[in-house]
Amino acid sequence: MTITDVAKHVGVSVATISRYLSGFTVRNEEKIRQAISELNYRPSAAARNLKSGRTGIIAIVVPDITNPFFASIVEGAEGSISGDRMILLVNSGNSREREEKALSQLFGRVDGVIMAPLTEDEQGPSFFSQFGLPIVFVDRVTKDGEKFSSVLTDNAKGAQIATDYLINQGHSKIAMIAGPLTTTPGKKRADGYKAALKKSGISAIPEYFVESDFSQSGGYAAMCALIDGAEPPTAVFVANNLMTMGALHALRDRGVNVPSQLSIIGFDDLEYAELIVPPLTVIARDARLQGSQAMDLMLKHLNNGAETQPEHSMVDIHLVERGSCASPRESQKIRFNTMHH
Amino acid sequence: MTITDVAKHVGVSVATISRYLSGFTVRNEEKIRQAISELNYRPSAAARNLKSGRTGIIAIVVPDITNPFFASIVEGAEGSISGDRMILLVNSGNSREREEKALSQLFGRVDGVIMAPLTEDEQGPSFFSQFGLPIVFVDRVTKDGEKFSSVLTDNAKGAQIATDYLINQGHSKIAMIAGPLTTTPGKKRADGYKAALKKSGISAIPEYFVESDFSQSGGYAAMCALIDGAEPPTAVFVANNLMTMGALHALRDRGVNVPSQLSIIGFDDLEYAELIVPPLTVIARDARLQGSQAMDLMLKHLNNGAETQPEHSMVDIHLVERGSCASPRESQKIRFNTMHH
DNA sequence: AGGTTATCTGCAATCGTTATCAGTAACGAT
DNA sequence: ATCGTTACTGATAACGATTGCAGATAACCT
Repeated sequence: MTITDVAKHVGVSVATISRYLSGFTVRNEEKIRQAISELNYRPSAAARNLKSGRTGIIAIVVPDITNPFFASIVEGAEGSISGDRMILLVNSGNSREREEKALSQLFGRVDGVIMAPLTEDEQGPSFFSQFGLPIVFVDRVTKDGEKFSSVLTDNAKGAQIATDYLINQGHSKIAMIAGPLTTTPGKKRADGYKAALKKSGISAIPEYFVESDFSQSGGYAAMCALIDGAEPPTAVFVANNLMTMGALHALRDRGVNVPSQLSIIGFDDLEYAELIVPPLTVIARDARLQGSQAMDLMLKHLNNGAETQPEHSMVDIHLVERGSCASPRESQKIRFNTMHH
Repeated sequence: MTITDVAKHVGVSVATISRYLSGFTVRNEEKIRQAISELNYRPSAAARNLKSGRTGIIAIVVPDITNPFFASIVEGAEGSISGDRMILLVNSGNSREREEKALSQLFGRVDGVIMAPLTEDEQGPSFFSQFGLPIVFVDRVTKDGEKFSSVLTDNAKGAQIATDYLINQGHSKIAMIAGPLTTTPGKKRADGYKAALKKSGISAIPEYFVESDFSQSGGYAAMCALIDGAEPPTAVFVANNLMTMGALHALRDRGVNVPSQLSIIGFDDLEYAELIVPPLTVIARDARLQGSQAMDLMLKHLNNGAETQPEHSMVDIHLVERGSCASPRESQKIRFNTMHH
């Protein structure tokens, strides 16, 4: 079932079949069509790739596909993919080792890479650009990120909005459960939190700043540490959706009431944020849009060739006010550990 | 930067370089290593594919990657993938058209296909087996599914457990929000529900059976229809996680209290099921396990060749009892529509 | 019919790698 | 010194498609 078989079957040369397949007008069109369906012929993608140097495949590298945020990014990218291109998903599972191994295998299999790198200090991207593979960053960048196209959000601004919101409600004991400071969002959101405190003249207490790992279990542990501290905070800003979920689990297990005893605001919305009680207040942005913009940028690079200038896009970020924050009250002075069940 | 360049640079034949790359001992090992890193040489995946006929890529086709259930399946499959193979994700977005188009492009790009087909009556699978591509079904099968390996759950049993649970609590006005009956899970779960009712001598009322589409908005609409009916049910079994979420939104918007006014039980667990109030009771199974088993089966097929017999695996399904179900009470007789806000 | 274009066709080279096969060098044993 | 064995090497033919080139066929015009 190769092009040669079809050619023999019809009685023409392979070149003619090839030309028919690429849309040129040929004499025995009807006979060729018949032969193809009769022999169940499918052109070999491998041979085409070798000849053309293009694969029609775009890789998307994400840290964790079970995080709805990244799933939405993938969905958004899928949505604005063009023509007959496909997506190769690489899920590093938050493992640097797996990410690197996968990246090294990508070369030659894909035409471009859309990625949310695990940390800022990796050489993967320059590795690719060395070989002329276009890269687009989503959500996160590496330290040489300016040289490549990217679709980001203003993480620092989002964190400031969140922190200001808590401050305006009268809080001063405001803690943060941060992500890894080696990642773009981890770092910037921490910066935004600190900047907001400073601007309002609130001194940052080290005990109120817990660096965690963007995972649900990490958020759980971090929240436990905070409420077990000598002087628990009255409000907590959590730096991502998974940690927020973990933190909420911790509060539930410890019997801490939200928002009367503790206010909580998350980063990145969740489909079910309205269903939990009280409905969760968050800083949100459109993940799907980020994905589709990243894909658009990638297609631009692919179509315009290697000379295309890198573009940097920002998607809007805003507060979604629901019910998980309230002004601090006397009742919060009750020590949390008296409420353990 | 081809193997020929490296050969020239070292002063040996391409065959030697190729042998070095495949792990044979060669004389100028050190010089070759140097040349490779100096020239930044990477073997061309395309050429290798063409020569070997294998791509090292396994496709996973799912209806909706933003559904946490499918995201977990992908994660599970990723986890037990072997060696240097990679995953090509196809997200059909519940569109039959996109699924078919993607499938037709898969041939020649991948060594095998793990898929959760959109509907039971499609010819995609036989299409592949025609070309000798191994297939493994996850979660769903097509009508000729017995001929291919699969990893499923006993959907009917799960639905029966759910329905029996409601019956045992004293309910008799038990509604179901079902998925599309053209899908495996949609059909089987509906069957299980009906079988359970019959076994207990409860006659199935058409108004209590709403066929929907496995989406959140579908669940919302279906629940609205149920509670707006002449005689609303006292308990509802919802056939999947997304519809359950939609149904809960509807109940919240209408001010219907769970479980005092209405009991609800879902199919497939949600990470946040414990966080909503009351915590959601569900029928659950291990999605990650389903994914990893599917990948294991695929690898078996890939390693043992085309003669491998299809295997059918079932993963356990069970009730996770939380707080969203209770026995019916008098208060439920209050007409729901008096409670609109 | 003859001449001139306009279309279409087949040959063969090419993409980068691996497999085959014949061949050479090194070495110890006789 | 010869032979046999082992260990490596190089030339070359695939894998299946695309494409430039030159030649063949058809179409058109006078």
